[in-house]
Amino acid sequence: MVSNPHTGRRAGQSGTREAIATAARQQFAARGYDRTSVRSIAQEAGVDPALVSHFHGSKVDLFLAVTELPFEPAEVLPRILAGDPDEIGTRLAEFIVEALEAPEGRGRILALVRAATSEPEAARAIRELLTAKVLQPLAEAIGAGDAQYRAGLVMSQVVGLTMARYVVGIEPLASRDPHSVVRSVAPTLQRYLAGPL
Amino acid sequence: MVSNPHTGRRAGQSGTREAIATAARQQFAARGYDRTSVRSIAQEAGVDPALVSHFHGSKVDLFLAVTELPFEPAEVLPRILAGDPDEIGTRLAEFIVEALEAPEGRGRILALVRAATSEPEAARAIRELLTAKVLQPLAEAIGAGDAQYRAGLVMSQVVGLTMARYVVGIEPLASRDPHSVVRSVAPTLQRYLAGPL
DNA sequence: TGATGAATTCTGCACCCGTTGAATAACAAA
DNA sequence: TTTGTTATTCAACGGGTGCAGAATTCATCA
Repeated sequence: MVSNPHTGRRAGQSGTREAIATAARQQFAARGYDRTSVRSIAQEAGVDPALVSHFHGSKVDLFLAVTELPFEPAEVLPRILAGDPDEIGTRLAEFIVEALEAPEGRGRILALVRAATSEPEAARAIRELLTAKVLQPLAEAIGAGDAQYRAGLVMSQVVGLTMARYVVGIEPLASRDPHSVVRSVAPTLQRYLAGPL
Repeated sequence: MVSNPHTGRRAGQSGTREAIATAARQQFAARGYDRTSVRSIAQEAGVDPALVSHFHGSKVDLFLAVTELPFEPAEVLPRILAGDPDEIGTRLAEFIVEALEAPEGRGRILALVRAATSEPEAARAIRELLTAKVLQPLAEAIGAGDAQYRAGLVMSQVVGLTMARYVVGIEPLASRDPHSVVRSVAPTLQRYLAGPL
């Protein structure tokens, strides 16, 4: 005799853990940390809210587990840094804008930006992630004494572009074709990386 | 006979309305829109939460009423635009960095940035405020055909600097002296305003 | 003086939040 | 087969949220 047909473990593999992570990524990116609730993540994953805690611990834990850069710096950076040194800014700008145009990349970046402005612990985690995986290697590649400072300036323009074009949606910057945005921003990055300050 | 000594109107002028507005500005800037509660605003103003609705309507209404630019564009822009055209970038950078270094200006700007990333209605309001009061005049002063686009690029670097230096706190950008930050950023603004794109 | 309106507090409603604990069912290992 | 581990649901707790309504007191003006 089955007393309750709803509770209890399902047969077979369910992939619930990943479903929760995917829904979490989606919602953190779309709404930001505060406006994403554990309950709504569970709903999108088609799952009971208690499973979120069960698999991923607290909400902050889940966020940190799910927060990743939209690319693998160790793969990408060498490709950008190699080749004509005068074109590094262009290659960097191209890569960034491409990443922002692809829905998945944009989502991840927006999640980072949104979280950094609301949840202090997230801001700390993001700062450390960026410093270790992007700014530090970038600075080493530049080699100059003030390389870390330069890397920070680069980051400031990248973040600002993200905000202005994709979050606030300032026109006509928001609807300009990607290529002309690259051309506009590339010299800035080039100067921050290798030009006079 | 007084039945309840706490309720009822106080004698004299209380300045409650302004106290609420001030506390709201403070908290929206420090914690962002979502993490600021009507109740905490009331507490900081030393006042009952119901007075917030009473004077300023809903929470969004209050935010919009309290949200202002940290300067008067009509006053400031002419001062920046006048003089040597090759130094506009420097004057603009100086003004921005100065505004960000002063606690009150920084607070207001942070409030704008934080709200823009969390509350969509605020993002819309901010976009319109910026467009009407800053970007439009700036574009007219530039005069070129793509002036609005140029103004957007300027805004992107300004916002990015705010995020990187004051919100996320990327080092050593965050602790560099204001003057050297001005020197680093000025050429970027200058090119966005008047240089080749 | 009397009447109207504004300022103030209290109470409470309806809802959402993150998290926990117990109960149940399937799987894995013995 | 028994035993323990894991996946799952349900129910609930304690707390926070924005906001509306009633009651009370002061101010203002006829």
